[in-house]
Amino acid sequence: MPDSPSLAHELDRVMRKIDAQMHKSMPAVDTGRIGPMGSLLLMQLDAMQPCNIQALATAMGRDNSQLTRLTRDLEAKGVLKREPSPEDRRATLLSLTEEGRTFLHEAKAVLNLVVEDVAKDLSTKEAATLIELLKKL
Amino acid sequence: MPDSPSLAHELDRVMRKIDAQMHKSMPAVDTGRIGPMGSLLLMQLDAMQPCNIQALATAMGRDNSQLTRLTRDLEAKGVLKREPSPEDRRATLLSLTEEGRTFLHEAKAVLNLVVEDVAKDLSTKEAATLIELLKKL
DNA sequence: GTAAATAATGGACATTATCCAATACCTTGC
DNA sequence: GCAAGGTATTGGATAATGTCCATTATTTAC
Repeated sequence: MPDSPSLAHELDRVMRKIDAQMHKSMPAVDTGRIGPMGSLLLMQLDAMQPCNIQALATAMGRDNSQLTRLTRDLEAKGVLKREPSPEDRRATLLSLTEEGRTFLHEAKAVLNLVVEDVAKDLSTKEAATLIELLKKL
Repeated sequence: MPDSPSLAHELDRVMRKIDAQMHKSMPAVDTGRIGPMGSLLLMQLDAMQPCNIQALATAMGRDNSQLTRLTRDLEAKGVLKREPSPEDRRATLLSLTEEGRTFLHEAKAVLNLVVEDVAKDLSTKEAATLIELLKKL
């Protein structure tokens, strides 16, 4: 095994770089104050919807109660809908609203630009390899 | 370019996975309540010492005032030393104490285990490739 | 020497994370 | 059907981390 901590450090560094860039770029889109965490959640939801909070929290590696509050806020902001699941009435089913999809569309465009800029020194093939490797972790 | 957001998501996912594991594993070492952020800082400092707060903050992509407070706490906990720089009396020079080095030694061992576990599905070569690619970002 | 730039700090606040207890509901075994 | 135990969500409380801005003490450039 090569130097393991350096893997962790590189990951952290890259994440923070993307974070910082997003922080600068999002205000253009983020008029409704969705916030970085909210954006992340919506993107994840987009890939899983409809799903309950539990599933989303697990997929994002976050705490349930954190997502409860966050989804409540996001519902108030009109980007997602929460409704009791017909199958399991304990669960609340989440889905994007039209407004949420519109926001996502713009947010993803920004993320694309940021990530492409961060990854500008990688060839197409290298970028693909990187994603492949990360998926194995 | 392949799907850029997926790169960001994979990075986030992996980081959180490591984070969660560290969170479980650190208490064994972290008796002095250094915390994840403190550990990160000490590791970075280990690679740069002696250096001032500014340099460290830049390298870690964090806010100055954040590191000011954090280093003050860490000094109180005895793992690092802060002293006015002789060259530039505005700057405070940071360096690890013996106690800090001891802590680091253990912390790195834990991080090693965690990262190696997370990366267990990667061959040695793949792991090296992954680090190489990340360094390009 | 004066003016701009820089390093650190402290105040104030926002966001995100963690843990736990309570509630409502589901499911299983009987 | 009913009790026992498990699951999904929620709310409370608190900690950790991040952001922004003004101030102070220096240094550097002119």
